[in-house]
Amino acid sequence: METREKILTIAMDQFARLGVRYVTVDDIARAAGVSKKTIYQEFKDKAQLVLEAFKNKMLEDQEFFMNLYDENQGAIWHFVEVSKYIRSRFSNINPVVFSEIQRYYPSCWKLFEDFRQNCAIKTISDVLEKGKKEGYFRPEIDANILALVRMDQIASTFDSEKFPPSKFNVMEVQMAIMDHFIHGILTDKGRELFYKINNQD
DNA sequence: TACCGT
DNA sequence: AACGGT
Repeated sequence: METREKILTIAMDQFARLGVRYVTVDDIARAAGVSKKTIYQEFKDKAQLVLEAFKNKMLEDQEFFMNLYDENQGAIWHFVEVSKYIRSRFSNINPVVFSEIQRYYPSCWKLFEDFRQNCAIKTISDVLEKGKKEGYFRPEIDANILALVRMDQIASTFDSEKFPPSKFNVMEVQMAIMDHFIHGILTDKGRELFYKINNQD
C-alpha cells in the first residue's frame, strides 16, 4: 500500500478506536512505521490529516448509500438497511469522536453537514415518496418535513449530551428511534411487510 | 531523534 | 506536561 494511504488507514483506525485528540501524530507515525517527517510531507498539519482520513470514510459511506438506493428493493427495505448499516458502521466508533470533530475540526465537521444537507435528506425524501406510491407509507405524510425529522433523529443518536454513552448504547438508541419513526408512517399493508422483513433475519 | 514553542 | 511541528 502506498505510504499516504497507509498513514490514512492507520490514522482513521486509531481515531475511531481511541478518539482524535487522544491519538498523537507520534502514535500514528509509530503505528504506520514512518517518521513524523514523512507525515508532514504528505499533510500540512494534523487537522488536514484528520480531514482526509474522515473524507475517505465518508466517500465509502456515500457509495454504500448510492448502491442501496439503486438496488431499489422498496422503501421499507431501504429504511431497514440504512438503519442496519449505521448500527454496524458506528458501533466501531468511539462516541467522543463526534463531539471532538464538531469542536476542534470545523472543516471536517462541515463535510458531515454538507453530506447530510446535499445527499442524505434528498434521498430520505425520495424514499418516503416512493413508499407512499407503493402503498406502504401513509399518503398524508409530508416527505420533505419528515426527511428533515428523520435526519435530525439519526444525528441525535450520536449526540453524547443527549445520549451519554455511559447510560445508552448507540445501537439500541438507533433501533428504538428507527422503530418509532417507521411506525409513525406505515399503513396497515406497510406494517405487515415491515414485520415480515424484520423476522426474516 | 532531538528539540522548541505553546 | 504533553503534544504539534521543525
